Amino acid sequence: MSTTDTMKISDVARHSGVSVTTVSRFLNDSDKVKPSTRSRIRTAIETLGYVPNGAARTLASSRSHVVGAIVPTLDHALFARELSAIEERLAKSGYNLIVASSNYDPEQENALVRQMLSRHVDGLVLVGTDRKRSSYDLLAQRGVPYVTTWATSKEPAQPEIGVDNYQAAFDVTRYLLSLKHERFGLILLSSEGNDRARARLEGIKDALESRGIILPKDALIERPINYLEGQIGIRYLLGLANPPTAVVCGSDVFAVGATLECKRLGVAIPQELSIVSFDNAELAPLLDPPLTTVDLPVKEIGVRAAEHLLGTISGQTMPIQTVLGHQLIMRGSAAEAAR
Amino acid sequence: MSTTDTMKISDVARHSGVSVTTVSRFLNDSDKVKPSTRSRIRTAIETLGYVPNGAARTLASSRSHVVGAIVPTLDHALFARELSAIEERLAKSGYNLIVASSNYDPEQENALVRQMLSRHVDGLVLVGTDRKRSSYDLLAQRGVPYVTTWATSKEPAQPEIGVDNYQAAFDVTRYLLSLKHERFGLILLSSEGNDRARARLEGIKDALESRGIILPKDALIERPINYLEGQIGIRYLLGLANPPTAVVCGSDVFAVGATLECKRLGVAIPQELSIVSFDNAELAPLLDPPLTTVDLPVKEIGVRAAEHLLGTISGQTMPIQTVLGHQLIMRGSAAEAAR
DNA sequence: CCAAGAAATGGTAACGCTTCCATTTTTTTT
DNA sequence: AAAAAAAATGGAAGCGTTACCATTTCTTGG
Repeated sequence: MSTTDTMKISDVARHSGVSVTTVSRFLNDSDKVKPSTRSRIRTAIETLGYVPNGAARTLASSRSHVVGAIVPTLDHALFARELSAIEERLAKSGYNLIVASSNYDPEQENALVRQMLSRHVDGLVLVGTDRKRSSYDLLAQRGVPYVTTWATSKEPAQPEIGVDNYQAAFDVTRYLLSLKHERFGLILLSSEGNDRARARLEGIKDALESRGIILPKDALIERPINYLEGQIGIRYLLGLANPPTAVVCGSDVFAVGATLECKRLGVAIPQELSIVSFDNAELAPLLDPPLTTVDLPVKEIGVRAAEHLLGTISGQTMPIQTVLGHQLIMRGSAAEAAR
Repeated sequence: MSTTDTMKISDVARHSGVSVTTVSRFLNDSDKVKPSTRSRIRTAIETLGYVPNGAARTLASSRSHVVGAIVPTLDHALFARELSAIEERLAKSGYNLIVASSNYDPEQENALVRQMLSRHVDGLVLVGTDRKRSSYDLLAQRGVPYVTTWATSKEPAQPEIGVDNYQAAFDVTRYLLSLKHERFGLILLSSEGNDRARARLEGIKDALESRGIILPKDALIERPINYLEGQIGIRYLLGLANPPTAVVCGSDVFAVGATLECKRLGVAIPQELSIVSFDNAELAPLLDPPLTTVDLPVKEIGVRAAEHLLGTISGQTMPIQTVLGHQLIMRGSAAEAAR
């Protein structure tokens, strides 16, 4: 791998017989230079194989055209899809995305925020609102635009783009209640440091209480998110002295594991057990029975987050909160409670 | 969002009574400065809230501590997991990852390569070896270290880290052959511009031919990768005049869709139909029957790719090719052909 | 054809850091 | 305690752009 001497803007300038300034102008806002010179510069760039030096541009202009995203994990399809949407939208506007995962650790996230700032990102996408005060302080101090995604609060303290997790959970639980269920089981993500999970738990509990149902301690399990945990979880719930007739999963991932396990166990869904969850993953409609789940606009959250940042960067005033709609997709996994 | 005047290295220098040079030294290789001054500087940085300017560092040192990755899509769990592994490994060494997706378009990929170069990435991870000549040229001309992942060729022209797709496909097909299958169906990814898919198709065909079996034209379908296509694909194959008794899927994604559909159709796996595939996704063992599939070391590919780059960056000579092992995981979805 | 205004272009300090080389301070050796 | 060697530190020139302000060139109306 031999390094050819890298071309700089002055080379292009010389080669096309104009000043450095003009080339720079061409690079940034080409229609400020006369068409004839424009094409001369273009030719020079082509023949020299010139590629602008991003670092120098960033240093001089203090804009990097890079947006950062810090997610809890890259392994969860949910965040991968969100990032995908962000990246795609960003690319359309000539921005790049730099990603990092915090492994659900606020300390690590804080370090990453600092790192992103040092990289001079023009904007930052975060997940949820639960984080160290100092992370917010850093951001505010540097005046870097940022958005939090997924969670939405009653009184947003910073830009939020997400869904009403509480309401979604409330809704789906009411639905189950309307199906005459009385004994519930929950397989959720750990609510510690996870505002989305917490909001959902609240929503479920409140819905239950509205009918005077108190969730038994042992009917709530909080686990890391993967298929296996859904499987293990359902087995545990089914083994309870007084097993639930309806299970709410915090994610389709759990629900898939649970559904497959029920099939194996010979537990009929929805006749003997109703299962509902959140996400509306690609797999949801393909299950047998197809999964009743709350559709969450993953992609749209990503796109909106990107656009919020892009807007803010370009000086527009963007709304402090965007609550996107969720929708209960009734398929076959929930039915009237067996008597 | 108010921007506080951002601290620079000279502020830290002044505040701690040393020269700019010493602070820089501290930042880059702290044990070249005396412990006592070291702590003075540390204090200054803390109290001032100093965060180094990455662009300036990059410009001055021509090293960005950023690695780029260009994948066909971010939506496929496979690449998401690969990126996750890359990011994680990179983070350990203080590097960040900038990601972009080419949407399987060589043109777009070329533009992204150029973009990455302009961002002065210290290394680049690519997927597969099929790409525009000019993309390779750009890379070579700039002398930026890069690795291609997944594919491996007989005579690698550039660093490759991947698996032997041909052999893996050959193996799994032989396995099916040993089970006395004679009528095959394939649900693969489009092999155009996808060397992995192409190698697998070759492997399968060669294995079949070794037994004198020629794959009927209509038994091969190439589709974009998602669950639904697996479902549609299997329905199509089953509807053939002379339906296959064994189906090889290019990815567990197809296999999952196919398996679920068979269940729905009442086609017994593996009694009436054997299904095998590639990936060994998390879901594979949970299916009913559990999926027989070729385990591919996704995470390791990511880690190795990161380490290859890290090594090259630090001046080490790294192997031009790393072929990681695949392994046929025999579970329940393949059995002797029905007679 | 000239003046005035608009459009294009140029010169050159920053931007905040690293790096080369020089200098000072500390430690080790004799 | 002096000399030599090693360790620590400092000064200042870049790194490749952009952005400010100045200058030149082109248009256009009178």
